[in-house]
This record gives sequence, C-alpha cells and structure tokens, in this order.
Amino acid sequence: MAASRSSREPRPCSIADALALVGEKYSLLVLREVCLGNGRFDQLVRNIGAPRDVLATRLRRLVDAGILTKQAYSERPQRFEYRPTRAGLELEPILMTLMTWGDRHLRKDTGRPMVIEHVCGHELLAVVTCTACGGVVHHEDLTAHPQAPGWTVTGPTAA
Amino acid sequence: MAASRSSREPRPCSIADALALVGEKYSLLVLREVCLGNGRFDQLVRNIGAPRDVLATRLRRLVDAGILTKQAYSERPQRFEYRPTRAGLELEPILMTLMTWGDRHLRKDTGRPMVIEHVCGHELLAVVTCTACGGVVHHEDLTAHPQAPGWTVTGPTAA
DNA sequence: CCGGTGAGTAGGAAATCCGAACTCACCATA
DNA sequence: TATGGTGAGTTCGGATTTCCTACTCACCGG
Repeated sequence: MAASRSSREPRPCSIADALALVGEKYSLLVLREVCLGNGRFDQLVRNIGAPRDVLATRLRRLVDAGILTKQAYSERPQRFEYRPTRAGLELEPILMTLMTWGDRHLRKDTGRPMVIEHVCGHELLAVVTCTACGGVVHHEDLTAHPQAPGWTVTGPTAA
Repeated sequence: MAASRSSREPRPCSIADALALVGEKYSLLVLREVCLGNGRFDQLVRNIGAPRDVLATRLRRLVDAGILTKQAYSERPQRFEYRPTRAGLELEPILMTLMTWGDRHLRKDTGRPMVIEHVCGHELLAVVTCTACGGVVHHEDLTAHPQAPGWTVTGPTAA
C-alpha cells in the first residue's frame, strides 16, 4: 500500500498518451479527411460514416488538443472548416504507415482504393527511419531504456 | 439512387481497414507490450491496465488477424505467451511514430518515460520516409490519387 | 414564402466497457 | 494430503459510450 504503483494504474507512456488523443474511434479518419482537404462537417459525416454527434465530440477534442483548427470560410452564413495544425500534420505519417501496412496485408487481391504519390514521382511506400542515422528501423535494431518507474522489459528489445 | 454509395457506407480505405484491426482501445498497447517481450496475460493486464475480458477479446482478434501468435512456453502447466508475427512487427513503426509525437507534443516538460535507442547509438527519433527516394515525407510533397469510387479530394493534396 | 444546405443538438435503444469474483489446472510445501 | 499460490482466462451485473433518427437554427436562392 505504501508504494505508488499499487495495481490498476497503467504505466506512463507517450504512446498511451498520444492514443488517448487520437486513438478513439474515427479520430484518425477525421485526420485523414482533413489532411485531404475535406474539412467540412457534412463531408466528414459522409466520408467517414460516423454519427454526427460522435463526430462533433471528436472534433471538439481534436481542436482542444491542438491537432485541428476550426476556421470560418464564410461569415453570414457562418460556415466552418477544420484543418490540421502543424501538430496534426505531424501525425500524417501514421496514416501513411497504416495505409502502407493495410495495402500490404489486407489487400493482397483487391486493388488499393487510393494511391498517394510522393513528390519524387513514385507511389509513396512509407517506412520509418531513424533521424540520427537515416537507416530504416527494424525491430532487432531497437533497445528499450525505461526512464520512469513501472517499466519492465523482458524480451529481446530489453536494454 | 442508381449509384452504389447511397449514404451510410464509409469509403473504402486501407487506413480504415487497418484501424478496424488495431484501432480498438488497448490494441496498440498490447502490441507495445508484446514488442517489448511482455507477452503473458497477467503482464499485459498489469502493464496496460485493461480489464481482463476486454484484453482476452483483443488478443483473440489480434491472433485471428495474424498480428500476434499465441505460443505455449510451458506444457503442463499450460502457459502461453503472445508474440508479434512479422505483420505485427511491421506495425511497430506506428508505435515509434506515436511515441516520438507524444514525446514532442505532450511532454514539453515532464521527461520521457521511456527512451528507445537505435542500433546506430542514438536515441530513436522516428520519421517517415519514402521508399523510392529516401526523402522525409512532408504533407506538401504528397498527392492523392483516388482509385476507387467514393473518393473526393478537395484540398492541397488533391491530384 | 419555400425548399435546401450546413452545422450541429436531443433522446432513447443498442453495444461496449468495467471491476470484481469465479473457475480450472497445475505446482510447491508442509 | 490439505493449503496456498500462479497463470490464464470466463462470467456477471451495472456503468458508460455509441449509434441512429429526428429535430433545431441560421441562412441563402428563387
């Protein structure tokens, strides 16, 4: 009872914190649409297929979190458009990675519903690399170093 | 009325499909633990803080999807351990990206709870690059090319 | 004035989630 | 051989969220 980590607190983690913001149902799909430029409420409803009230809740949360902004594109009648902030755009790579993964593993046969082209002229196949050395990141190349209490790492990634 | 996309069907999308598998609450945290080598049921319960039944459901789904495998590490008493498959490991970059993002945007002050070191000797800061040219991916460098019906792209990313 | 559009709210039914307790098989030890 | 402990779940009712449909409210165009 004295210790801080009794039982039911999950461990501190930036992944969990990030997911608390963008891990709810539809949140990343909102970001997808907004990054594509489809930032109006009814577009979002149609394209995502989310209930309007859930969408309204998500949008509020994402704006509060600084991931989206709500900008008026017309006064009288007031009409709004959601756009990604810089922080929101920094989440776009997650979408690209999910798409690359989904294309590879869930669409062996059916064609891709969407292709993203990179400025270099080729279809974008996203990979994650290390900023320091530029190398592609593989699981075996990683070592975990817990900084906060509550962490244990038992596997091959252990420090 | 003739068209296929009446109203309430969301559009076909690999991002949505991928999220249908790993976008549920706790799923990516399960992957985090499993990638760290903490693949036993009670470890997962403790480290993630999820209810046991929800966790059991998630694990079944992830195994069915081919993202995890359930391996016995001891017969008599039967004891199991979940491990990432190759497809599961290919999702790890998403975790790294989320962590990098979370560290940057949600922990301006509080220190990182965990540092991942790359084999190159530096802390891993994940970025997404294009397989074709190796360049870091920025929003402005992308162009969307819808392949399936139901897609509209109005913004700066439009083809 | 009348219908249509954009951006939501309201309200009850349906699905999920939660926490704690329970099971079941096995081992350890006394 | 009883006693307790661990791992891996399952079961249970109740609390929360989601879902869906319908409604509002402001405005515009004809």
